[in-house]
Amino acid sequence: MGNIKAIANGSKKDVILKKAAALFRLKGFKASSMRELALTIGVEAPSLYNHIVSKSELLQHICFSVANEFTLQLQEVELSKVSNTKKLEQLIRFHIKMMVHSFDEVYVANNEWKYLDEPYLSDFLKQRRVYENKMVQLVKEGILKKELKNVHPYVSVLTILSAVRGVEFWQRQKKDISVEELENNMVNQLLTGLTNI
Amino acid sequence: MGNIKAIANGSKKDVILKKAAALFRLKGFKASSMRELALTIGVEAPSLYNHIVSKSELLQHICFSVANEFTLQLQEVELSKVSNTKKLEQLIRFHIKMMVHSFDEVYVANNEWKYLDEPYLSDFLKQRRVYENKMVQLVKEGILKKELKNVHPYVSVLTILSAVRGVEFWQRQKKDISVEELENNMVNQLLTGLTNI
DNA sequence: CCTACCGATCGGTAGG
DNA sequence: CCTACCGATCGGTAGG
Repeated sequence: MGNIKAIANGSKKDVILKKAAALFRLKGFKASSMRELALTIGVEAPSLYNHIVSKSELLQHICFSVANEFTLQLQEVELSKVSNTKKLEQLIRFHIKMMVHSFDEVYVANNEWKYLDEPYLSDFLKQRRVYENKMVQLVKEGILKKELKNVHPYVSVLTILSAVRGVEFWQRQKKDISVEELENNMVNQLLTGLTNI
Repeated sequence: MGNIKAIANGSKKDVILKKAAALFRLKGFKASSMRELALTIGVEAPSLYNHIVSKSELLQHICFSVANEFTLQLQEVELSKVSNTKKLEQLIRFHIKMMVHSFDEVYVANNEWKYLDEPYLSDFLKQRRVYENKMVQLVKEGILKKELKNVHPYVSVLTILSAVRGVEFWQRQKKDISVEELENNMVNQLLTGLTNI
């Protein structure tokens, strides 16, 4: 009983966070009102503030929980004993899985971060820059090892990170293809290209 | 004199549209106020309405002028007598050029279209769907002609269209690489891949 | 958890 | 082009 209550108390904020991510994704942060959010949860707007501090707090929580998941995964990949090509493949697959399984949250982190207040905005951008730089390093090493072509590392990382965001559109439309097949196709195009040489 | 006045009159709305695109890109449509837009132009907010009908009209104008440019270019590419691979390459290069030379407008069309009112919203989405479908057709034909690998055409188009949006980030950061080099790198990765086989 | 309510800001209009 | 202003809506608080 005590346990259940504890879980229930703990999960009320989680419910708000989940619904907030869905609403922010659908309408955008600025166009989402707390009254509308309250409506989807089934309470009046002021009642939300028994569980949360502010609308901004919701955005902060969503953005940083996503950023932290990506950062953690990158650290894990960096430590694994595989080729740099394989590391990039693992990252691509992880990005796609995240887009599929935490669509609302990842979308919000990707598209609504600019509405973060300081100092969160700067922290978020810094964390993203570190992430990009580490990926650039993976590409640079891959080039040195002759695994990868002599590409511009930053442009290559940009291309990969943008391409995986395409899953945003797939999410909303076609489901005639499995996540596995989606991953394989995207990995193949990004790593080995589209043409028959 | 008459001419100059006519041009000045005609271009006042153009100035508003240009400043609106920049503001909407920076802050997002919903977070951009007409008072702020007026400030960047040097008039009071109500004065804007001597030149425009509404805030929505600005968004409509930006989104559809971008959409129409892309649609026109696609029609031109479809008619050209080159391989399907070359057609895709031309489209990729065009997308990148548009991102570079009309950054604010393309960004707004890509990210703020959801705030269009009906029936413009439906029209815009339909135009985008037609565009995607025609690109899918180019990929399908390329596969039949054995130019392209046996990929999932829709995923491939998704990957291309998302990847070129990566120029959004390049725009804001690094300028240590020319547009030409950026195009070449992106075209190469998308068409021939990143790895040495 | 609710009702009642606040100051701020919004897009846009009236009238000159 | 301006000043003055309107009704609607916002995030959030007070108080119970």
